[in-house]
Amino acid sequence: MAVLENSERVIHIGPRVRALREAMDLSLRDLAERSGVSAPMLSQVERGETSPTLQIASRIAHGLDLRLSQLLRLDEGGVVSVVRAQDRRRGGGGKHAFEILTPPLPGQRAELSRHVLAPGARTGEQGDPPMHEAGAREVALVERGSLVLAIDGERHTLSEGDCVTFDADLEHHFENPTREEAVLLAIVSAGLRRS
Amino acid sequence: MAVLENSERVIHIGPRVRALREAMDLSLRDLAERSGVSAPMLSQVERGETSPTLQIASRIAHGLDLRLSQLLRLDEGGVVSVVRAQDRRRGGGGKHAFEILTPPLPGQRAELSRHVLAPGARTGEQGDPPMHEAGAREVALVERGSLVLAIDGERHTLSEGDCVTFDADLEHHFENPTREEAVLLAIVSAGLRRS
DNA sequence: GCCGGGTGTACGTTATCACGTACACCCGGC
DNA sequence: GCCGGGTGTACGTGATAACGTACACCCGGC
Repeated sequence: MAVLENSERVIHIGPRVRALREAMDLSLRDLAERSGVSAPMLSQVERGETSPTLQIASRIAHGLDLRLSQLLRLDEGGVVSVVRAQDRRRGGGGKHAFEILTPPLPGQRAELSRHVLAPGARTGEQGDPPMHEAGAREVALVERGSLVLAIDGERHTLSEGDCVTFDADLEHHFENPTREEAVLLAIVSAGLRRS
Repeated sequence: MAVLENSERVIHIGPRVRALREAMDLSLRDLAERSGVSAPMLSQVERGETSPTLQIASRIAHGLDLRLSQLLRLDEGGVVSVVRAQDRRRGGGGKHAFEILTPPLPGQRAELSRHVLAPGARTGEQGDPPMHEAGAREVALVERGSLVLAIDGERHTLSEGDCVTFDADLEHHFENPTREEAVLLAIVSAGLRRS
């Protein structure tokens, strides 16, 4: 699988901007009015003669009905990465076992993990993944059984199939108060990477 | 004349950069060396005193092991939101049924959906959710059965438990070439919406 | 107290971004 | 031929981004 490049690749959104502009059937002056960026500037950017400021680039993107991150992504190419079932990173053990399903690439936007909680078990014990950074957001799906989410002083009872969304930097853990094993899928997005 | 106010949203990657840098336990000079951007410049960017060039912003992003488009993604806070199993938004039908498990909130960072494909079925047919916007990223987990992911001219065979990550704005669909029903969990992160 | 070694920030200079104006060019009408 | 009205680009100026240096600050050692 392709590995993310770490090199200082020069960005050249110019051709992309030109293609998008022409696809929308806009002249430089049309886009200038839509974006609030002067036509000569647009021309220079399209030809790669200058590297626009984030402010300017953002205005250009908006003039093309895009967000800047979208415009940039178009030039960053795609990566397809497969993690086979047997290649999962495993952890925990005992009453709480978990597997991380997404690849350990830097810049990974969402980490998907699968947790198996024995009766009476809870997450957040020793050996579990560390608490998430500020700004992270978590989505959890109860795949089997029933669970309790304790978060920020509140307790939410979740049944099989229920899905919950919350800020992952709040103090939280899951408990399995039942006599049956419970399985939980957790998605943490905006995972910040420690060095 | 009067500048259009359609793009008056100011980019403020400063706090984000600072948070990421501190999360990686880097000093300004550390990041300066990793990114090739001078420390004083980094300081100014973090404090929002200047709007960096795309070149500079890209170098900063790379110093943080991110792509620029990832760095630019903006996030909004949120609350705890539970979607009960019986409250899911359903769609599709016939050979391909799906449910969206996450709540339809603005600022939702990751959308989780569950797809059931009958033998011979494929996603991307009429009635399916629309193609994802540029910049979206998708994580898919084969919950049951076996599938083929066709993306960008390539075909990847996925078995039960396999997990795949890719850019969701690439042309893609899933097929079920087997004689058994297959179940797929899909997570689309960074679903950006037009303003 | 006095130091190094670390942090982040203010200063002054150079490079260049971004603007407005003006230009060269290509077409259809007349 | 000569025009407008349209395109995209070169020019010169003011603004500012980006740099290197130097500063003020906080700590742990001694």
